[in-house]
Amino acid sequence: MPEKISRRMTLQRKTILNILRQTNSHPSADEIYESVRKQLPRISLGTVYRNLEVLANMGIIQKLELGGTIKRFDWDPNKHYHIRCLCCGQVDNAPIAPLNKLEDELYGATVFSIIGHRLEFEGFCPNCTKREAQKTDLQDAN
Amino acid sequence: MPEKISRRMTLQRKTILNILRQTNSHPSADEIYESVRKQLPRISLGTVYRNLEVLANMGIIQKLELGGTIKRFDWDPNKHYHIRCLCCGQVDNAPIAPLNKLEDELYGATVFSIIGHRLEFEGFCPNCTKREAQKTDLQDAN
DNA sequence: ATACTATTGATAATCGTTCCTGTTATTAAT
DNA sequence: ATTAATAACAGGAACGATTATCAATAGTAT
Repeated sequence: MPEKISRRMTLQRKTILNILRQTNSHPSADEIYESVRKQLPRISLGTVYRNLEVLANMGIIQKLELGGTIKRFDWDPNKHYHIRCLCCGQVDNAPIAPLNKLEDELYGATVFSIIGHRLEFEGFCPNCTKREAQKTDLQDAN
Repeated sequence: MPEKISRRMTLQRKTILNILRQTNSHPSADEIYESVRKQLPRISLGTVYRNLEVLANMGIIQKLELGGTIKRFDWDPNKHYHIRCLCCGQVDNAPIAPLNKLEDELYGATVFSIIGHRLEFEGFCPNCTKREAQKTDLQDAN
Protein backbone atom coordinates (compact mmCIF):
# COMPACT_ATOMS: atom_id res chain seq x y z
CA MET A 1 0.00 0.00 0.00
CA PRO A 2 1.45 3.36 -1.04
CA GLU A 3 1.59 5.25 2.23
CA LYS A 4 0.33 8.80 2.06
CA ILE A 5 2.98 11.36 2.88
CA SER A 6 1.65 14.82 3.53
CA ARG A 7 3.51 17.51 1.63
CA ARG A 8 3.21 21.12 2.56
CA MET A 9 3.49 23.60 -0.24
CA THR A 10 5.91 25.85 1.54
CA LEU A 11 7.05 29.17 0.23
CA GLN A 12 10.42 27.68 -0.66
CA ARG A 13 8.85 24.81 -2.52
CA LYS A 14 6.44 27.08 -4.36
CA THR A 15 9.19 29.50 -5.33
CA ILE A 16 11.44 26.76 -6.67
CA LEU A 17 8.59 25.36 -8.74
CA ASN A 18 7.69 28.77 -10.15
CA ILE A 19 11.27 29.55 -11.08
CA LEU A 20 11.67 26.21 -12.79
CA ARG A 21 8.43 26.70 -14.70
CA GLN A 22 9.67 30.04 -15.98
CA THR A 23 12.66 28.57 -17.75
CA ASN A 24 13.10 26.19 -20.65
CA SER A 25 16.80 25.75 -20.12
CA HIS A 26 16.77 22.57 -18.02
CA PRO A 27 18.75 24.14 -15.18
CA SER A 28 20.93 22.38 -12.64
CA ALA A 29 20.16 22.50 -8.92
CA ASP A 30 22.83 25.13 -8.51
CA GLU A 31 21.44 27.36 -11.23
CA ILE A 32 18.00 27.09 -9.66
CA TYR A 33 19.54 27.94 -6.29
CA GLU A 34 21.05 31.12 -7.73
CA SER A 35 17.71 32.18 -9.20
CA VAL A 36 15.69 31.40 -6.10
CA ARG A 37 18.17 33.31 -3.97
CA LYS A 38 17.09 36.54 -5.62
CA GLN A 39 13.63 36.04 -4.14
CA LEU A 40 14.58 34.18 -0.96
CA PRO A 41 18.10 35.29 -0.07
CA ARG A 42 18.25 33.08 3.03
CA ILE A 43 17.34 29.79 1.34
CA SER A 44 19.97 27.12 1.57
CA LEU A 45 21.31 24.94 -1.20
CA GLY A 46 20.24 21.84 0.68
CA THR A 47 16.65 23.03 0.67
CA VAL A 48 16.76 23.43 -3.08
CA TYR A 49 18.09 19.92 -3.58
CA ARG A 50 15.59 18.49 -1.10
CA ASN A 51 12.62 20.16 -2.69
CA LEU A 52 13.59 19.38 -6.25
CA GLU A 53 13.73 15.77 -5.12
CA VAL A 54 10.33 16.04 -3.45
CA LEU A 55 8.72 17.72 -6.44
CA ALA A 56 10.17 15.08 -8.75
CA ASN A 57 8.85 12.29 -6.52
CA MET A 58 5.45 13.96 -6.55
CA GLY A 59 5.56 13.75 -10.34
CA ILE A 60 5.21 17.51 -10.73
CA ILE A 61 8.62 18.00 -12.30
CA GLN A 62 11.23 15.72 -13.82
CA LYS A 63 14.76 14.99 -12.75
CA LEU A 64 17.05 14.42 -15.73
CA GLU A 65 20.04 12.13 -15.55
CA LEU A 66 21.79 12.93 -18.78
CA GLY A 67 25.39 12.44 -19.71
CA GLY A 68 27.98 14.50 -17.89
CA THR A 69 28.24 14.79 -14.15
CA ILE A 70 25.38 17.03 -13.10
CA LYS A 71 21.66 16.45 -12.77
CA ARG A 72 19.23 18.81 -14.42
CA PHE A 73 15.57 19.53 -13.89
CA ASP A 74 12.65 19.91 -16.26
CA TRP A 75 9.34 21.59 -15.42
CA ASP A 76 7.67 19.20 -17.85
CA PRO A 77 7.13 15.82 -16.14
CA ASN A 78 6.04 14.14 -19.37
CA LYS A 79 8.30 11.68 -21.13
CA HIS A 80 10.37 13.31 -23.82
CA TYR A 81 13.94 13.23 -25.08
CA HIS A 82 16.72 15.79 -24.96
CA ILE A 83 19.71 17.03 -26.90
CA ARG A 84 22.84 17.98 -25.04
CA CYS A 85 25.64 20.18 -26.31
CA LEU A 86 28.91 18.29 -25.95
CA CYS A 87 30.77 21.58 -25.74
CA CYS A 88 28.88 23.76 -23.24
CA GLY A 89 26.43 21.30 -21.70
CA GLN A 90 23.33 23.20 -22.73
CA VAL A 91 20.23 21.02 -22.97
CA ASP A 92 17.25 21.35 -25.26
CA ASN A 93 14.20 19.25 -25.97
CA ALA A 94 14.49 16.79 -28.83
CA PRO A 95 11.58 17.19 -31.26
CA ILE A 96 10.91 13.49 -31.65
CA ALA A 97 8.09 11.33 -30.34
CA PRO A 98 8.77 8.71 -27.64
CA LEU A 99 9.74 5.31 -29.01
CA ASN A 100 7.27 3.16 -27.16
CA LYS A 101 8.01 -0.07 -28.96
CA LEU A 102 11.75 -0.13 -28.27
CA GLU A 103 11.53 -2.48 -25.31
CA ASP A 104 9.64 -5.07 -27.33
CA GLU A 105 12.82 -5.96 -29.21
CA LEU A 106 14.38 -7.11 -25.97
CA TYR A 107 11.65 -9.38 -24.65
CA GLY A 108 13.03 -12.88 -24.50
CA ALA A 109 16.48 -11.69 -25.55
CA THR A 110 17.62 -10.65 -22.07
CA VAL A 111 17.38 -11.98 -18.55
CA PHE A 112 16.58 -8.49 -17.28
CA SER A 113 13.03 -7.33 -16.78
CA ILE A 114 12.92 -4.14 -18.78
CA ILE A 115 11.12 -1.14 -17.35
CA GLY A 116 11.97 1.54 -19.87
CA HIS A 117 14.77 3.37 -21.61
CA ARG A 118 16.65 6.63 -21.66
CA LEU A 119 17.54 8.24 -24.95
CA GLU A 120 19.61 11.36 -25.35
CA PHE A 121 20.99 13.04 -28.41
CA GLU A 122 24.44 14.58 -28.45
CA GLY A 123 25.60 17.41 -30.62
CA PHE A 124 26.56 21.05 -30.66
CA CYS A 125 24.36 24.02 -29.92
CA PRO A 126 24.37 26.88 -32.46
CA ASN A 127 26.94 28.90 -30.52
CA CYS A 128 29.37 26.04 -30.11
CA THR A 129 28.86 24.92 -33.70
CA LYS A 130 29.96 28.38 -34.79
CA ARG A 131 32.91 28.37 -32.47
CA GLU A 132 34.00 24.91 -33.65
CA ALA A 133 33.80 26.11 -37.25
CA GLN A 134 36.07 29.07 -36.44
CA LYS A 135 38.61 26.78 -34.81
CA THR A 136 38.65 24.63 -37.95
CA ASP A 137 39.11 27.74 -40.08
CA LEU A 138 42.15 28.73 -38.07
CA GLN A 139 43.62 25.27 -38.42
CA ASP A 140 43.02 25.28 -42.17
CA ALA A 141 44.80 28.61 -42.43
CA ASN A 142 48.05 27.12 -41.11
CA MET B 1 46.42 18.33 -37.68
CA PRO B 2 45.97 15.47 -35.21
CA GLU B 3 49.20 15.59 -33.25
CA LYS B 4 50.76 12.23 -32.56
CA ILE B 5 51.14 11.50 -28.86
CA SER B 6 53.43 8.62 -28.07
CA ARG B 7 51.89 6.12 -25.68
CA ARG B 8 53.98 3.60 -23.85
CA MET B 9 52.35 0.31 -23.07
CA THR B 10 53.47 0.25 -19.48
CA LEU B 11 52.94 -2.68 -17.17
CA GLN B 12 50.19 -0.79 -15.38
CA ARG B 13 48.43 0.04 -18.62
CA LYS B 14 48.74 -3.52 -19.91
CA THR B 15 47.48 -5.00 -16.66
CA ILE B 16 44.46 -2.71 -16.54
CA LEU B 17 43.59 -3.60 -20.13
CA ASN B 18 43.95 -7.33 -19.49
CA ILE B 19 41.81 -7.21 -16.38
CA LEU B 20 39.11 -5.27 -18.20
CA ARG B 21 39.19 -7.73 -21.09
CA GLN B 22 38.67 -10.61 -18.70
CA THR B 23 35.34 -9.31 -17.43
CA ASN B 24 31.97 -8.74 -19.01
CA SER B 25 30.56 -6.87 -16.04
CA HIS B 26 31.28 -3.30 -17.18
CA PRO B 27 33.24 -2.44 -14.02
CA SER B 28 33.76 0.98 -12.50
CA ALA B 29 37.22 2.49 -12.11
CA ASP B 30 37.20 1.52 -8.48
CA GLU B 31 36.31 -2.10 -9.18
CA ILE B 32 39.11 -2.26 -11.75
CA TYR B 33 41.45 -0.74 -9.19
CA GLU B 34 40.62 -3.47 -6.69
CA SER B 35 41.27 -6.19 -9.26
CA VAL B 36 44.50 -4.70 -10.55
CA ARG B 37 45.75 -4.31 -6.99
CA LYS B 38 45.94 -8.08 -6.65
CA GLN B 39 48.60 -8.11 -9.37
CA LEU B 40 50.17 -4.72 -8.72
CA PRO B 41 49.64 -3.95 -5.04
CA ARG B 42 51.39 -0.58 -5.25
CA ILE B 43 49.38 0.86 -8.12
CA SER B 44 47.51 4.02 -7.29
CA LEU B 45 43.88 4.80 -8.00
CA GLY B 46 44.92 7.87 -9.96
CA THR B 47 46.93 5.69 -12.31
CA VAL B 48 43.90 3.52 -12.96
CA TYR B 49 41.76 6.54 -13.79
CA ARG B 50 44.49 8.05 -15.93
CA ASN B 51 45.06 4.91 -17.93
CA LEU B 52 41.41 4.09 -18.42
CA GLU B 53 41.10 7.57 -19.87
CA VAL B 54 44.12 7.03 -22.11
CA LEU B 55 42.91 3.66 -23.34
CA ALA B 56 39.49 5.11 -24.06
CA ASN B 57 41.02 8.00 -26.00
CA MET B 58 43.08 5.49 -27.98
CA GLY B 59 39.82 3.80 -28.93
CA ILE B 60 40.92 0.49 -27.42
CA ILE B 61 38.21 0.47 -24.77
CA GLN B 62 35.02 2.41 -24.16
CA LYS B 63 34.05 4.73 -21.35
CA LEU B 64 30.36 4.44 -20.50
CA GLU B 65 28.36 7.35 -19.18
CA LEU B 66 25.17 5.68 -18.14
CA GLY B 67 22.55 6.80 -15.67
CA GLY B 68 23.56 6.95 -12.05
CA THR B 69 26.62 8.68 -10.75
CA ILE B 70 29.56 6.51 -11.71
CA LYS B 71 31.37 5.87 -14.97
CA ARG B 72 31.90 2.35 -16.15
CA PHE B 73 34.24 0.80 -18.66
CA ASP B 74 33.74 -1.68 -21.46
CA TRP B 75 36.49 -3.71 -23.12
CA ASP B 76 34.45 -3.60 -26.32
CA PRO B 77 35.00 -0.25 -28.05
CA ASN B 78 32.25 -0.90 -30.62
CA LYS B 79 28.97 0.95 -30.45
CA HIS B 80 26.33 -1.01 -28.57
CA TYR B 81 23.64 -0.39 -25.99
CA HIS B 82 23.32 -1.41 -22.37
CA ILE B 83 20.77 -2.40 -19.76
CA ARG B 84 21.19 -1.15 -16.23
CA CYS B 85 19.59 -2.59 -13.12
CA LEU B 86 17.77 0.19 -11.29
CA CYS B 87 18.20 -1.70 -8.05
CA CYS B 88 21.84 -2.79 -7.87
CA GLY B 89 23.41 -0.88 -10.75
CA GLN B 90 24.59 -3.96 -12.59
CA VAL B 91 25.10 -3.39 -16.32
CA ASP B 92 24.68 -5.83 -19.18
CA ASN B 93 24.78 -5.54 -22.96
CA ALA B 94 21.47 -4.94 -24.67
CA PRO B 95 20.90 -7.45 -27.46
CA ILE B 96 19.65 -4.92 -29.99
CA ALA B 97 21.32 -3.50 -33.07
CA PRO B 98 22.37 0.18 -33.17
CA LEU B 99 19.68 2.52 -34.42
CA ASN B 100 21.62 4.35 -37.09
CA LYS B 101 18.72 6.26 -38.56
CA LEU B 102 17.56 7.89 -35.34
CA GLU B 103 19.33 11.19 -35.97
CA ASP B 104 17.66 11.59 -39.33
CA GLU B 105 14.37 12.41 -37.64
CA LEU B 106 15.93 15.48 -36.10
CA TYR B 107 17.48 17.05 -39.17
CA GLY B 108 15.79 20.36 -39.78
CA ALA B 109 13.76 20.05 -36.59
CA THR B 110 16.45 21.37 -34.26
CA VAL B 111 19.02 24.14 -34.25
CA PHE B 112 21.61 21.74 -32.82
CA SER B 113 24.04 19.88 -35.04
CA ILE B 114 23.51 16.30 -34.00
CA ILE B 115 26.51 14.04 -33.61
CA GLY B 116 24.95 10.92 -32.20
CA HIS B 117 22.84 9.50 -29.41
CA ARG B 118 23.04 7.50 -26.24
CA LEU B 119 20.44 4.87 -25.50
CA GLU B 120 20.21 2.86 -22.34
CA PHE B 121 17.61 0.45 -21.10
CA GLU B 122 16.51 0.35 -17.49
CA GLY B 123 15.11 -2.59 -15.63
CA PHE B 124 15.87 -5.19 -13.00
CA CYS B 125 18.47 -7.91 -13.13
CA PRO B 126 17.31 -11.47 -12.31
CA ASN B 127 18.43 -11.22 -8.68
CA CYS B 128 16.70 -7.93 -8.02
CA THR B 129 13.60 -9.03 -9.91
CA LYS B 130 13.35 -11.96 -7.52
CA ARG B 131 13.90 -9.77 -4.50
CA GLU B 132 11.29 -7.27 -5.66
CA ALA B 133 8.80 -10.10 -6.14
CA GLN B 134 9.39 -11.27 -2.55
CA LYS B 135 8.81 -7.79 -1.22
CA THR B 136 5.50 -7.64 -3.08
CA ASP B 137 4.55 -11.03 -1.67
CA LEU B 138 5.15 -9.77 1.85
CA GLN B 139 3.05 -6.70 1.20
CA ASP B 140 0.22 -8.79 -0.23
CA ALA B 141 0.27 -10.99 2.86
CA ASN B 142 -0.59 -8.03 5.10
C1' DA C 1 -2.13 25.35 25.12
C1' DT C 2 0.15 21.17 23.92
C1' DA C 3 2.00 17.63 21.29
C1' DC C 4 3.34 16.15 16.93
C1' DT C 5 5.25 16.34 12.41
C1' DA C 6 7.26 18.50 8.42
C1' DT C 7 10.49 21.63 6.97
C1' DT C 8 14.17 24.74 7.24
C1' DG C 9 19.14 26.83 7.28
C1' DA C 10 23.68 25.80 8.22
C1' DT C 11 27.18 22.89 7.90
C1' DA C 12 29.64 18.53 7.76
C1' DA C 13 30.31 14.41 5.29
C1' DT C 14 30.42 11.56 1.23
C1' DC C 15 31.42 10.05 -3.32
C1' DG C 16 33.61 9.71 -7.64
C1' DT C 17 36.98 11.91 -10.01
C1' DT C 18 40.72 15.05 -11.22
C1' DC C 19 44.79 17.58 -10.18
C1' DC C 20 49.35 18.31 -8.11
C1' DT C 21 54.07 17.17 -6.70
C1' DG C 22 58.20 15.02 -6.43
C1' DT C 23 60.17 10.70 -8.17
C1' DT C 24 61.18 7.05 -11.39
C1' DA C 25 61.39 4.84 -15.83
C1' DT C 26 61.93 5.06 -20.79
C1' DT C 27 63.48 6.98 -25.04
C1' DA C 28 66.37 10.27 -27.79
C1' DA C 29 70.36 13.12 -28.46
C1' DT C 30 74.95 14.15 -27.65
C1' DA D 1 77.97 5.90 -21.91
C1' DT D 2 76.18 10.44 -20.16
C1' DT D 3 73.00 13.52 -20.41
C1' DA D 4 68.71 15.60 -21.58
C1' DA D 5 63.91 15.29 -22.53
C1' DT D 6 59.70 13.15 -22.03
C1' DA D 7 56.12 10.03 -20.20
C1' DA D 8 54.33 7.76 -16.50
C1' DC D 9 54.24 6.78 -11.75
C1' DA D 10 52.53 6.70 -6.46
C1' DG D 11 50.59 9.19 -3.06
C1' DG D 12 47.79 12.39 -1.51
C1' DA D 13 45.34 16.84 -1.69
C1' DA D 14 41.65 19.18 -3.89
C1' DC D 15 37.43 19.40 -6.27
C1' DG D 16 32.39 19.58 -7.57
C1' DA D 17 27.99 17.71 -7.04
C1' DT D 18 25.17 15.76 -3.93
C1' DT D 19 23.45 13.85 0.48
C1' DA D 20 23.15 13.55 5.47
C1' DT D 21 22.90 15.49 10.07
C1' DC D 22 20.95 18.39 13.47
C1' DA D 23 19.13 21.95 16.20
C1' DA D 24 15.68 25.46 15.46
C1' DT D 25 11.28 26.88 13.48
C1' DA D 26 6.72 26.73 11.60
C1' DG D 27 2.36 24.46 10.58
C1' DT D 28 -1.40 21.04 12.04
C1' DA D 29 -4.09 18.46 14.85
C1' DT D 30 -5.60 17.30 19.21
